[in-house]
Amino acid sequence: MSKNVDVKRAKILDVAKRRFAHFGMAKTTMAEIAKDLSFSKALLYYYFPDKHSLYTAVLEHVVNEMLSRVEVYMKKAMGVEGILLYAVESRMTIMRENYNLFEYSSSQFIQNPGEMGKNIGPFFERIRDQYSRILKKGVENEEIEVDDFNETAELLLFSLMGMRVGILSKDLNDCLFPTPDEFDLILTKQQKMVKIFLRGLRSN
Amino acid sequence: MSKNVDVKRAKILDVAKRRFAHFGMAKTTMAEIAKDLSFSKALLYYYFPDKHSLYTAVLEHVVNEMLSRVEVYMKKAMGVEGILLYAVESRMTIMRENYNLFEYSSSQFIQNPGEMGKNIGPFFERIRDQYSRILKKGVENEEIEVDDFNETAELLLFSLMGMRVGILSKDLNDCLFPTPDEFDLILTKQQKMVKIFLRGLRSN
DNA sequence: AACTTGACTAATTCTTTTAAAAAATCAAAA
DNA sequence: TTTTGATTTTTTAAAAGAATTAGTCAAGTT
Repeated sequence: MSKNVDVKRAKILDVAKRRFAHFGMAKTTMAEIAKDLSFSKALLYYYFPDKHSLYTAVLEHVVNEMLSRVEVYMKKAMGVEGILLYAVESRMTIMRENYNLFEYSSSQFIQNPGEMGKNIGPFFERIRDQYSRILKKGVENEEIEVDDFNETAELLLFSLMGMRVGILSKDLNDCLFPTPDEFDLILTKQQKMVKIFLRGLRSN
Repeated sequence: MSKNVDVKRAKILDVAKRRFAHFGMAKTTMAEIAKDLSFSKALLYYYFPDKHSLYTAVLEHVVNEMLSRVEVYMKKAMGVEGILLYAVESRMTIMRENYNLFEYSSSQFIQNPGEMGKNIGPFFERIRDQYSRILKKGVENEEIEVDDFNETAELLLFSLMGMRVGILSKDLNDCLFPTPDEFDLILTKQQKMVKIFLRGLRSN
């Protein structure tokens, strides 16, 4: 009955995601998740070795969603700018929807980058790789020129991260994660950033 | 003897800067600063209302240094790119020299943005304004086109900040402030970023 | 054999307390 | 006006204990 196992795993993932997204990792206990599902707490540990793994699995699920949306959009073969603007926007939408899910990883990251970084590091890479592929497409369309795809993609990713950090530095809300209001502001800046960045790679 | 007052203020500032730069704000006591100067601790409070004011004054002093170096360089009237690359590099040099001075403001900033932000917020603005002026010069030289100077300068500043944050996220050292080794990496990325960004503003 | 649980242990977080250190004040002197 | 020693007030640090929560396990169910 390997099928049933997958179903249960998915159920757990789903419930956990909801709780993490709403209350955050720290304010969610395994007991609560179990109760939501009418499972015993011990059963959760049958499917996931520990809480962190569960959290990471949820995070991965959401990141997959982020990536695949863009992947689908890319198939429609628009210009690079269109794709990147879409990527930035859909990413922001998902972050807004799963607010506290990401909040935890950001804040934990700062307190203990070494431990947490191992978990979310791969996600960064996957996002960067996607940017890399988008850039490659732009080159194929002869819209832009790029010599090192990975490096340039990383530069783009970092500059976009800067928009977030910059806004948060300025606005001075009491945590390091954006308030819902700030999401729009960040998005706007990121869009502008994308346009300038792409112009900077324009071939001519 | 208003002259003497200024001299003493400067002496305090100098000694405090040294200690802050070396040991950081948290690990420096007013008593130590006083001892270095062979003053009484109470005298420090005659010149500065509290420790925070002293710290801020030191920070301002260093930021002034950063800004004025670039200002001097700007007089030599090179191209925008040259000026920006110089700005980025000299800023990095000063940060490296005054390592723990900035470390404190960064880390405090994250823990309590509201309070600390009021102090370092103005510095951000001044740096942004300088970028703004640099861009203006580029427009006058007909090297680039910019419609909103402040906005574009902010975008540039944020994207450069992103290089720092990005590197730190990747490297996973145990604090959120760069190790000496990372400074070079950040600088390199920032230089590349400046070039792409400026190409993105290029008029043609 | 794969799955599930209640009861148990171990680790972590959350107070509370107390002592030490450092910031900040102040009356008085130079 | 400038300077200080002595004093007070705040912060920080460490320790101890309680409470919550993560994680384990032997035994039971399907």
